Amino acid sequence: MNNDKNKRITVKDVAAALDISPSTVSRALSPEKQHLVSDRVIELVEKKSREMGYTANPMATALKRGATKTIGMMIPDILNPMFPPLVHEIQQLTNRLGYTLTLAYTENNQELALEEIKRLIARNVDGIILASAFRKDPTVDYCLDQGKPLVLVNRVIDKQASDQVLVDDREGIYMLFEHLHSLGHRKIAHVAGPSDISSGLSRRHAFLSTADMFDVPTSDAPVVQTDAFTEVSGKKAMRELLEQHPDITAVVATNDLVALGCIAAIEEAGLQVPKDISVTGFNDMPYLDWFRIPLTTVSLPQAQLGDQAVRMLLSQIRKESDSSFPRKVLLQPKLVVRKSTGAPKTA
Amino acid sequence: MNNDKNKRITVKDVAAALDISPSTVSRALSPEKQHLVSDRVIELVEKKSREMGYTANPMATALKRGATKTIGMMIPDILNPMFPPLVHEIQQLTNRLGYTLTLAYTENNQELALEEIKRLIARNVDGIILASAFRKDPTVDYCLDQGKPLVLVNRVIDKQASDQVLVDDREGIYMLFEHLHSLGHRKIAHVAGPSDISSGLSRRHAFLSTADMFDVPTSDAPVVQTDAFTEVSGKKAMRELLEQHPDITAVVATNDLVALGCIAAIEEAGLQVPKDISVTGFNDMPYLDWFRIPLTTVSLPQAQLGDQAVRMLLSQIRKESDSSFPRKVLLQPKLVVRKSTGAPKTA
DNA sequence: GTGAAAGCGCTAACAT
DNA sequence: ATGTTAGCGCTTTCAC
Repeated sequence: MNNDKNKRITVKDVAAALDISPSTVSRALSPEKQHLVSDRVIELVEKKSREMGYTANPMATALKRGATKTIGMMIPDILNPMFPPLVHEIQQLTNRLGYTLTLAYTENNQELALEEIKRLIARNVDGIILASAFRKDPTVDYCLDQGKPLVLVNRVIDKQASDQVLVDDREGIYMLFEHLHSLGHRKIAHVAGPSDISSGLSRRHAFLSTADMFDVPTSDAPVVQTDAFTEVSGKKAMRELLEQHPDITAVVATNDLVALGCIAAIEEAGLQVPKDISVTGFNDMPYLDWFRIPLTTVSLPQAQLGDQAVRMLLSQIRKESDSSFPRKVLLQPKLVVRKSTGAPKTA
Repeated sequence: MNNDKNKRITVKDVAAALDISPSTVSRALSPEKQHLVSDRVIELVEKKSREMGYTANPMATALKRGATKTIGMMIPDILNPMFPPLVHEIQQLTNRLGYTLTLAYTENNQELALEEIKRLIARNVDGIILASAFRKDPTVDYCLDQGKPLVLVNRVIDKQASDQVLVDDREGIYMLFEHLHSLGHRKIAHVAGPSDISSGLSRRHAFLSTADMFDVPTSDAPVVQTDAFTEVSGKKAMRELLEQHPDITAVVATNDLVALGCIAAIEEAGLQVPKDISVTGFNDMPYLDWFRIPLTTVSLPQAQLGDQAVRMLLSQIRKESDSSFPRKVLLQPKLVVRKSTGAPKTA
C-alpha cells in the first residue's frame, strides 16, 4: 500500500492535500477545538487524514502542549507475582482514560530507582504512580521537588507528603491473628518484612499490637526480621526462628513469598504445615489455590487500589485541588482461609 | 531546593548561564559530538548542567533526530504468568543498551492489538518486539507496511516475512511424548491450543508426527481443541476428551495453563493425576514447584529468547543488513520432569 | 572550536 | 470560520 518512502504524514501534508491551513486541520482533529470549525471541513479533514493514514505525532503535541498524556508507574520488580495484577488494573484504567502507562522498575535498588524516576520525569510523564517507595525515599523527594503529580500505592513514606492509597495492614494482620488465635494458637510468631519499607514496619507494629489485644505476652509473640520480601529471606528468617523459638505453633509472615520461604524452612526441619506449624501470608498472589499447601492469606482489593490511585492522580494532574491535600485512602483487605492454617497440635 | 516555579531547565538556560551558545552546550553533552568541543568547555558544561539539574527533553530530541531510543513490546496479557519473565529479560537488556521499553497489551483482542500497535508506531518507537502474533495478523502487516523494525517472539505468522525467534515446539513436544511413552503410555491425547496461533498449531503438528514416530496410531492419539491458552479452555476441552476417549492414560497439553485446566477436569471426574492420567504442560511458568501437582513441562530459554530478539531488533534498527533477512532463530527447550506424570495404571 | 539560524510536527495566540 | 505566525527544546547545517 504505502509503497513509497515511508515518510511520516503530517498535518501539513493533509492541509496541503485539502488546500487549507495546518491549523484548521489541527483544530478539526482536536475534539476540544472542533467547535471552531465548520462541520463540512471537519468531515473533509477526517476523511482525508484517514485516507492518507495520518496519525498525529505525540512527541510534537507533547512538546507544544507540555502534557504527554502519559503516566509513569514504578514497581520494584515485575517478577514479583503481586505486581502484575496491580499493573494490569492500572493499565486498563489509564488506557480507558486516554493515558498511556509507562512502567519502570527499581529492581529493589535505590540508586537505579532514582535514575529511573528521573528518566520518567525527563520524558515528561504527566504524573507518577509509585508502588515501590521506601520509608525514606529520594525518589519521592525528587518527584515532590519537581512538582510532579504523585500517588503512592501500598508503600508509603514516613512523612505524609503526597497522596497515598494503601491497604489496611492493621486490619489484615488482625484478621490473620484472630483466625490463628481462634484456632487455638497461643504462641504465634511474626516474620517481619524490611523495616525500611512501610508495609514491613506497619505489619510488624500491627502484629505486636494485635498480640497485645489478645493478651498474648511478648515472649509468646516473637518477631524475626527479613531483609527482603522474598522466599529466600523468608526461609533464612524462619530457620532462625525455629532455632530460637521451637515452641511456636503458628507464623504470620509479612507476605506470601516470605510465607513460602517459611514453609520451606519448616519442612526442611522435618515439620509439617499446618500440622506442626500454621503459616499465613499476605497479598493473595495468583494461583495460590493450586499450591501444595494453599496459603491462608489476606487478599488486596486490587481493583480499588488501582481505581483510587488513578483517580487521585488525575485529580492532581487536572489541578482539582478541591479537597485537602495530601489525601490518604485506606482500603480493606479480605481474609482468605486456605489449608496452611489449622488447629495447633497440642490443642 | 528547586523552590521556584519548576520550569524546565533547557539547553538555552545552561548556555545562558555559561554565556555560550546552545549549540555548544548540545555538542558538549552529546558523546558523538564532544570531539568538536574543547575539553575545557565540556567540563564547564557538564558541571553547570549538573548544578542546574538539566536533563534533556527526549521529546525534543526525538522530534529533531527522528529516533526515540524507545522500543515497543507487545504481549497478550501481563496476567499470563509466562510473560513477566520474558518482559523482565527484555527490559533489562534494552535498558542496558540505552533503550526504554514500552509495553502494550492486546488483551487477546485483534482490534485492540491493531490500535495499540498504531499507537506504538505513532509514538515513534524505533522498533517492535511482538510476542502476541496470530498466524495471520494485521498487526504484523501494519508494522511491515510502515517499515518498522520488527521481531516476532514465540508466536509467528505463516509467511516468514520478518525476523523471528522461537522455541522448538517440535522438540519440546517430542521430549514430552517420549517421556510419557517411556513411562509406558500408549494412549496419549493432546489438548491443542488455538489453531490461529502458530505455537498452538505447531505443537499440534508436532504431537501428531511424534505419535507417528512412536507408532502410536491416530486412534490412540486423539486431539481436542481449545480456543484459548487458558485454564478455563483447558478444562472444557478435557471434559470433552474424557467423554470421548475415556481410555487415554496421558495428556499432552499445549501449555501450562491449559494443563492446569486439564487437571481440574480430571479431578472433577473423580480421577487422579498422575495415578489415573498423566498430564504435561509447556512453558514452565513460575512457582510450579510449589504446586500440589507439580507439572512435568518444558522450560523455555527465556534469557536466550530475549537476548536474540533484542539483538536482531537492534541490528535492524542500525540497518546492519549484513545477513540474510528475514532471519529465524530456533531455540531449544528443556524437559522438566515433575510429579504430574507417572507410569500408567494398567502397565 | 564556536555561534547563528533553521526546522522536526504540532498548536495557540493573534489576526482577519 | 479560517489563515498567519511563532515557538515548544533540541540538533544540525552552515558560516566564521
